[in-house]
Amino acid sequence: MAGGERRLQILRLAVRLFSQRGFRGTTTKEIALAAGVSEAMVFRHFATKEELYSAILDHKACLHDTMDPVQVVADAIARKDDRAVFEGLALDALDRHDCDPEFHRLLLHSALEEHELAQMFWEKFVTRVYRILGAYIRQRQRDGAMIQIEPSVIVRAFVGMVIHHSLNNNLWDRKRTLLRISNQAAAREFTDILLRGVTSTARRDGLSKKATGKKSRKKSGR
Amino acid sequence: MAGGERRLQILRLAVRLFSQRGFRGTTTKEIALAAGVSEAMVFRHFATKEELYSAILDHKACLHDTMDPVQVVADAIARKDDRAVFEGLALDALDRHDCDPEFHRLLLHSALEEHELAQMFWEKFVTRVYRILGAYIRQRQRDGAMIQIEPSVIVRAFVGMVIHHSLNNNLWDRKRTLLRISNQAAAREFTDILLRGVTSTARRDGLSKKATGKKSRKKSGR
DNA sequence: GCCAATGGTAAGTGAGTACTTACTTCGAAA
DNA sequence: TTTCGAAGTAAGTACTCACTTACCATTGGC
Repeated sequence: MAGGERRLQILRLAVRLFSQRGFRGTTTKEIALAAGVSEAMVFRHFATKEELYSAILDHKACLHDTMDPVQVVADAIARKDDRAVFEGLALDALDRHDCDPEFHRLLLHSALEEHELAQMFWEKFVTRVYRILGAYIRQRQRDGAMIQIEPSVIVRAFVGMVIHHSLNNNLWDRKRTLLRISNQAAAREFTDILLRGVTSTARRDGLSKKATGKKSRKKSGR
Repeated sequence: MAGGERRLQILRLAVRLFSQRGFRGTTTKEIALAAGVSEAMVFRHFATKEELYSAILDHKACLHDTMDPVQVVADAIARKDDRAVFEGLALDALDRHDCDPEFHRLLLHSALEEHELAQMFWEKFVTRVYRILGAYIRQRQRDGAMIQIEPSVIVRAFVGMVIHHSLNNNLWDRKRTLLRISNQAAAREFTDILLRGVTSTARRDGLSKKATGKKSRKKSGR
């Protein structure tokens, strides 16, 4: 097998094992065994275990850089389409977590172990969402479309619903005994709740009608 | 030092270290050193490292059994005081996490490491909240006081806001750069958002007035 | 045929790791 | 005063850890 291939293969297996058992909980021997090579091969491609971890970080970071969640809803923001903004962000996050649950676990492990991946993710990604979504909410409040709640609180509430839902689905309740719902439906419901919760009363009727229309469709769908 | 005391002391230090570094990431030597005794003493009180972990589990479980979050809001449920129910639960959870952040970390570590503590906590605690709060919401929907959204979704949304806020505060953003807010205020805001989001329009006006009243008070307070 | 580069391994190394053994200290009951 | 058990330790044991060394096998260019 060519060098580049092997390197990538080791990396992939390392991601899986690190995400399952954490950095300290995974041995280089296990990684080598999983990749079907000797331990020495792991150290030919990555000088230290730590460097292997950094390589994962870079690999994942560049993957996730290309898919910017804020850009997904950029035009919804421009159109001031509240529903599209929040539902779009939620669905993007939920889908991303679903198709790459390893990354979510890796992040949690690194946060608990206080590795740099966690801090980097926080600074590059989370603060960005808070900044941009916060600014959007502030604008909508000036428009008189949203009630006067500290925008960061609204962001936290919404991000909380979404992330906690993902956390439940792929950490605590993988069999989804407590709540089985599609990502589309979850994104829609969370958005419904949030927007009803923060949209100002003047515009409420319009939203209510819209929501009611959706609701009846939804009910027939179940 | 008497046997019982020392045992408890070792246990406490073990909790701290396990919550910081995880089960695999903590050595028995470190625990012994932190407790100011030799490693052999740790193994006199706890036959294996695993048993030490189980002892923590029991210790924490019995501590948290005595403080039942559902009982905290039992009479609010009986009175059908939505605000008191949700705000009470939120405040209870936030305060509990604040005064015992180690437990939250321990839980996360054990969930990631798939230790039994996580499953036990889930079954004894989380499912209970979903069951009872879900039943309450269902009742309020029958009363015509809440709109027809799957109760589990509402519970997840609310629990999400609260737990995610705690997670932020003592895992990701301990300096609270993104959002600095008291537990009381957080509980109130999250409850505001949720109740506005799920309370049916017929009763909305009453709530809106109440919320508006609160809001003006809040504003002057800032 | 030779050689260097590439892809690979078996068998180490020293520093931990959980856990044990053999021993000491010491306060109080007999 | 003796004795006995509980509190405590220093120095192990057997094993695993991250990481290294020394060596083998294939391959393509000269």
